[in-house]
Amino acid sequence: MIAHYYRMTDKQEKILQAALELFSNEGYNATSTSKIGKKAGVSEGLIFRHFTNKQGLLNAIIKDAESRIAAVIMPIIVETDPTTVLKKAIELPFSVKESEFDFWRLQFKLKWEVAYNNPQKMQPLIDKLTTAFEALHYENPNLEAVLLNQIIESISSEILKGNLKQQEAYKSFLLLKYKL
Amino acid sequence: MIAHYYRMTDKQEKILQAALELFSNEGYNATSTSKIGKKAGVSEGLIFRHFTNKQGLLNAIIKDAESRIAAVIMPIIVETDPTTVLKKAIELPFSVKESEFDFWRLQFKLKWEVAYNNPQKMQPLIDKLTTAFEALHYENPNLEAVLLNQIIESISSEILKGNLKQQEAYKSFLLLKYKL
DNA sequence: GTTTTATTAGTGAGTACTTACTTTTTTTAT
DNA sequence: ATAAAAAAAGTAAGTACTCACTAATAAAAC
Repeated sequence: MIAHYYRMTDKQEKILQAALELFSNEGYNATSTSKIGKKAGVSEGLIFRHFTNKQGLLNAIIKDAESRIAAVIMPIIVETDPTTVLKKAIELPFSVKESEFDFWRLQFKLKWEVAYNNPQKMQPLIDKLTTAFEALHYENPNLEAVLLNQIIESISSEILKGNLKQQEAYKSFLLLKYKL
Repeated sequence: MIAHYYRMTDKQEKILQAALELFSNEGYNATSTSKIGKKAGVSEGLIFRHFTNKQGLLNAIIKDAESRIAAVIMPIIVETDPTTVLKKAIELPFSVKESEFDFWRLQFKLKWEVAYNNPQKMQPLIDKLTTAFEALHYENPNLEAVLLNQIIESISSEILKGNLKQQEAYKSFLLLKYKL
């Protein structure tokens, strides 16, 4: 499901939902607008009435993504205790709901598929992690933050691709490594 | 440049090279066979004579990739000293030559673009890392190996996308973290 | 509070063009 | 002269997108 600022009609939502599923599973370039129309149960032309062109449809999804990512990161940003910051950050990828897999998988796909100027949506998280590592007197807080962010992202992508076995063990292992 | 077991004509090599560059930069689905033909300076039809279909062209590239990946991993596999194993593994992503970026970028792209049954090309490396961590008496050698492999892969992808600043500092930081 | 008028939502066939792939013709090597 | 390699020409299905039009909804006028 996709949240929006202005009111959307049923069919607009159906289009966005169908596009999200298809883009996420087949890829942006491999998904034709006619396929989206069919999946949404809507005439192909309506896609263009509402979203101008195929890229516009993708933009609508991306715009929504920004607020969703911000929402997920927020509980970490507002946390004041540094160990809790790290704990919450590590737990992040393990807490993604399966019903949202399509959405998140698309985010990772887009990093490679389109020249997707993704200028550090995760930067606020990295900054927060840096501060936390500083507070805990790590020797190189910034590089620690970059590393942990990378670990979080790669765990996420493994989970989304269904490749990560023994998730619980891995989570405990990481928490232990950071003494949490 | 692409190495092969059986003899290839000039034009076959040109086709493979052009396909590699285009697939790597634009993506598989976004690259048409006519574009490949033009870039290779060859008629489009010749692609089909030599590689059957577009997928066959990709398969040729993938097959070559397997031996290239094996070749890169080999020096680590044959290493006997566990600390040197870890050291070489960490240094791996930082030693990729820019002339080979297209090749490696395609590997990462394919993981997301096509349903690319990539059943653990890195498994031999993970196994070797596990053995090394065992020898060094780490508490959880297997999870350590999985983690380090993830770190290596995500560093590689950041470098290939041109996103990793301060590479030297990051490398030292990692070596230090593993006491190497 | 109806009726008129404008606005928006939605359709489905049609546009020019591109796609992966095939067939036919020409060039090159032996 | 024959066979392989390459180019050129061709095809049918698919592509993103437009167009003329209708159905539903909201705003304005009486």
